[in-house]
Amino acid sequence: MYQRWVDAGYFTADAGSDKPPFCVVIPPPNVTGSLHIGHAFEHTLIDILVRRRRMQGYETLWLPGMDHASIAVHALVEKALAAEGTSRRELGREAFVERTWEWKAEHGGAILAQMRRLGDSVDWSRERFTMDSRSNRAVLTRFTRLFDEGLIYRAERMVNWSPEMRSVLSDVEVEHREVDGELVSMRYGAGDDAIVVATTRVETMLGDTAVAVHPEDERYVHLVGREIELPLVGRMIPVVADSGVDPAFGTGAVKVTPAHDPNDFEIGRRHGLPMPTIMDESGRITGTGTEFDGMDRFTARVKVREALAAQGRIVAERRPYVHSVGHSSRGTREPIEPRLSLQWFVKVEPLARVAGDAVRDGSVAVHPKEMEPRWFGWVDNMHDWCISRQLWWGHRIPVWYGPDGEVVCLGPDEQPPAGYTQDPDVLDTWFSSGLWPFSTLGWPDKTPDLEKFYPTSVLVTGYDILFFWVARMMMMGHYAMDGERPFDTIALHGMVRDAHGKKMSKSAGNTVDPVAWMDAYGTDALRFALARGANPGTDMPIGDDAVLAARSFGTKLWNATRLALANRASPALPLPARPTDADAWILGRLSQVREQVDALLEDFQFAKATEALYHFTWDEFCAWYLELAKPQLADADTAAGTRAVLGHVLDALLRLLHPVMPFITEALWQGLTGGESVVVADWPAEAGAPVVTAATTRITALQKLVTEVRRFRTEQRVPDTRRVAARLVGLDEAGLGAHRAAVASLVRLDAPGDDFAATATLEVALEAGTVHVELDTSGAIDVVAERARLGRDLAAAQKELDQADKKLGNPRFVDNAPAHVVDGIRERRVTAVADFERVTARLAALPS
RNA sequence: GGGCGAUUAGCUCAGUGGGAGAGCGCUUCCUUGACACGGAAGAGGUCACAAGUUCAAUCCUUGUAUCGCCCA
Repeated sequence: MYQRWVDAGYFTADAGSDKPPFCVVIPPPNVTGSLHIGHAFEHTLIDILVRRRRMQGYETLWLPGMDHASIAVHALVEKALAAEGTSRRELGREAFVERTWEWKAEHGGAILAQMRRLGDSVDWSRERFTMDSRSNRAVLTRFTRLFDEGLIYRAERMVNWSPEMRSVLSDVEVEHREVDGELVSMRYGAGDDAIVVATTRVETMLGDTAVAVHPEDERYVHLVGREIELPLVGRMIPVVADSGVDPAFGTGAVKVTPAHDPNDFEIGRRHGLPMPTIMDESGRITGTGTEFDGMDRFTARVKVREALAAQGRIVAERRPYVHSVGHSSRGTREPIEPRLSLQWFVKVEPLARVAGDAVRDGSVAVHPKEMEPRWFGWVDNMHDWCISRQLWWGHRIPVWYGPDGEVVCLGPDEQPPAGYTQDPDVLDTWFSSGLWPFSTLGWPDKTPDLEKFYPTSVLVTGYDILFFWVARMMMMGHYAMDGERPFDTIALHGMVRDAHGKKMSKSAGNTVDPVAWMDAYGTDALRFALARGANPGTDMPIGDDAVLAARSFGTKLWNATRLALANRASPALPLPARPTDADAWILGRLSQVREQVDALLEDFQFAKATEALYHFTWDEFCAWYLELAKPQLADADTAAGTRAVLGHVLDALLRLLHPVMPFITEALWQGLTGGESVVVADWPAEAGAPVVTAATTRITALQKLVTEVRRFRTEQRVPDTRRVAARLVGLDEAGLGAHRAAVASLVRLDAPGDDFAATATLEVALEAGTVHVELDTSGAIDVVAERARLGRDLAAAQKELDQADKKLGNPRFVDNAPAHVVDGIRERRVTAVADFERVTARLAALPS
């Protein structure tokens, strides 16, 4: 079915079309990835938006593609190389990159097939990759302009270093986690000059160039300006006064390692301290001239502590000492090392300001609005963005160095002068994904796609990716496209959680496989379950009971359509000139639900829209209309009209459900209508069917009557299957004269015969009158059960009465509350009194 | 430590200044001619706690407790 949609070209966008555009670019999944539940969730939401717009007549483009995921791929390929006993450095740059392309061709993009399975209506003819040649053109163009305008610079800064990758990471790629470490207090200097400092990274003491204290700390005032001896190394280091030191923390004195700690770096700068680097790029101690050189940082941590202990310099040790440590969130998960390093940066301030202003002035909407503070909090306090990576898989930095220190930045199609060498680093993956909304449409060239589809319509993504990706696109988009926003709306969804609302993680073992769910319950069930839980911006718990329930819904829809088809229902038939109450009611409800669903989907309220369709389908269409339709179909006067109404409602319903459950609706819709495909059917528009209030009132009364009779039957233990002779008195007066057959059908009542003898009567108070249902249950009724039933009714009436009396007895309520509220309570009181009296009379009439 | 959010039925979550809702689960009954992935009828909640505003608070304000997320 999916392939037929693709072959028919339903998903292929036409840039030359004069229809209004609707464009979504996919949040490109990593080329290394396969479909996880988060993708399934996100893709379901996007596909709902896209399919609806397509049906609404928009020229719709959902552009697919993947991200080259620089670090993740490195981690994978390097692991494979390690297994072969080699490494990327042994292989060399060119061979490594070649090898990686091979890996991509062979193993990359597993997710693409799974996207087909999920039914994603993407335009495969426009599939892109963040490292394809056109992306590269965009990257070079963008980089060059930023460079020329001074927004890209190279500087030695304190960066987040990943020793395993031997590369820098940006701030957002570091996640802080609480770990059990140690806090070691040690004494520097001797005698009166002794000073105690504490650290969780003892090995860094080898790079200390000062001890800092607060300027007003009386304990250390005499030491400021003096020099003390750094143990093990034997260097003399100054004691400096710095107001950044918290005198209340620890001993009030801190060791200063300017090249390996962000705070210490600042102190070092303020005091002009030397900044020796004591760790190489793989995290080994180097250049200290001590026995520790060559040791791994973690080994050195132990050895240095032992050496200090041997000298009696360890004053205290706390272990475990829980503190927060930055870890790589990319590939390797190891602790990152702050390190002074020469890197390329983007000066984000002017770009971030525009990104913030775009939301502030409303040109880009953040949905849900509650997420805005999160956005502002980030873009208004953004640090410069470190974009260089000491990796090989990625877009290489287009900066060339001349033999005499010249630096040139080259755009696409430009050649470096002879003898120049290119910067070895590649760009952060997010640099190219930041260009995604327009590089995919052909930028920097002025293409028809760009003309037609930019700015894109909606960006659907998780709130967790706001800073990584959305912020980059906003900065790059406004900048590259001369101030034009990359998209109109940012629609944020939450994270998929397990059935108990817990975060999914491999270590917790509570992850779920969407593919397994598709196998077990079907794609539509998975999509329906995901959509049904999708409240804007909030996390969504899901377990297999939810998917199971969704499958049941699909089965229900299937069976309902089967019933309709068996009765030759068709939307091609003309609607009846004189619809029955049931016809008018269901058409009116359809019209209301359609309007509601439309409004909800415009507002990205997937859960509520899906829920509305679920309840309309199950609790109204199936539970009531289909049952009411059965006697109508059996009646020659109403049969034709009923077939038409059934056909119309089902046709509209299937179209409304199609974006959520594309496959089952396609099968059913084609069967019902004989149409080409629901994919390209018109989205249900405002139906002509007016809401007929009188019909609705009568159907509501009918439902109440039926429910009351069923309740009585249940309490009296009359099996549903058993037909009971009954006389309905007062049906005409209650406005239900036309529904005698319907009531009889719904509660399995037979017309009273000659030997009819009522053994029980129940009264059902309806808006227009009270119906007396006289039943021949062939025997004495269960008085105890009946008394209990009436007793509950009485209690309910009593409670209602008490509440009303309490309010109405309060003059301040009567005087101050709005008239309609007071009137409402008065009406409720009248009803309660009537109910109370009626039930009391019934109770009194029961045999004892 | 800072910021944001949450606390409603057994579980997971909607919701509203004036009669407490859904799905799943649970109880009882029913294989009836769309459907047992079904039908019918039910049980179940002092809407975290405490003060305040209001004629009226689950909803607004403040505080407390607990939990979660983001940032440092």
